[in-house]
Amino acid sequence: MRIGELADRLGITTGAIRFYERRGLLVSPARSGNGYRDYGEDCVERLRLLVGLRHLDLPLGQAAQLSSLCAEGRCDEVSAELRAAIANKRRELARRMDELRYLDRRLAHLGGQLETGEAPRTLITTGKEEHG
Amino acid sequence: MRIGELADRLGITTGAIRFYERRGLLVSPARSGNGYRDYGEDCVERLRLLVGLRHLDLPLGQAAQLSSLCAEGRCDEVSAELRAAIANKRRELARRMDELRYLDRRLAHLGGQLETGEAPRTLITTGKEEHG
DNA sequence: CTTGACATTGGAGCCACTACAGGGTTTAGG
DNA sequence: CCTAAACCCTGTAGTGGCTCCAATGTCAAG
Repeated sequence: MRIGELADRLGITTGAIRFYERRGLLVSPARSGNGYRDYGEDCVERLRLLVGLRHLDLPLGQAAQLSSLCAEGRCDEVSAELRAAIANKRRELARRMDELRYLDRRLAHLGGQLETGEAPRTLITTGKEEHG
Repeated sequence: MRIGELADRLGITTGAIRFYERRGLLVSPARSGNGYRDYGEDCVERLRLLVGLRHLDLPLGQAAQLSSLCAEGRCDEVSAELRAAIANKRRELARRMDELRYLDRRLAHLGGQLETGEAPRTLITTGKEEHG
């Protein structure tokens, strides 16, 4: 498949894919006669892992290393540093859930109206502070 | 309180706070005689909302607008655009949960080692893929 | 009166893209 | 065959949101 299709299937841009490649994080794909990049099905799964790790905000380099090793079934070679990073990200995500609950309370009426698309009416009376 | 304490209580850096201020997203705080920024208790809650919205990856400008309006109890003035943005972010977060479950499967055995903090066996190769 | 932790400013640097310029290729329709 | 749109290529510049740094000031403790 060509780069556009790959990008679509992953929900990222062609620019991002080329950027990863320039950085040497992706194996350069074959080129068809016209010079277009030509990807196989396996690239989808491999990149999906990378994309997922990036959504956890793992730094690009680490995400790429990890997804590359995993794609080759060589997870035993993943460094302690990398494994620690993941463990951290998982805890961070848990913390974010809590934070989201806090936001839920503060944005409760906004949120409700968001679902229905109605105009807001209620006032919040917390932390009233006038500037000046 | 001074900027360092405020930053600590929010889990962000003093640099971030000054950056927000330079951008005009925060009301400039009073200064004590020595020129140090001097914040009141109310700033903590107000900024906590901003920080939370940023963790949802709401663009800084929107996060600031929203938290500022909410802090003043003027949620009725929140624009439709902004409300749509939040609704989107909430859905996005739900999608990320799904993605996390996918990652869970792919990283399952890594996860096991993460808990125990076991040592890796080999060095990582430079990501060159080879099937042979 | 020095040491160290904190504060100030302005500016440079960084990460991960994103947008754009200036081109080439493919494909659908006329 | 011609054209237009939709795709692709390379390279470079720009962006958002900080982060780090230098040079300097302030203040409490020893």
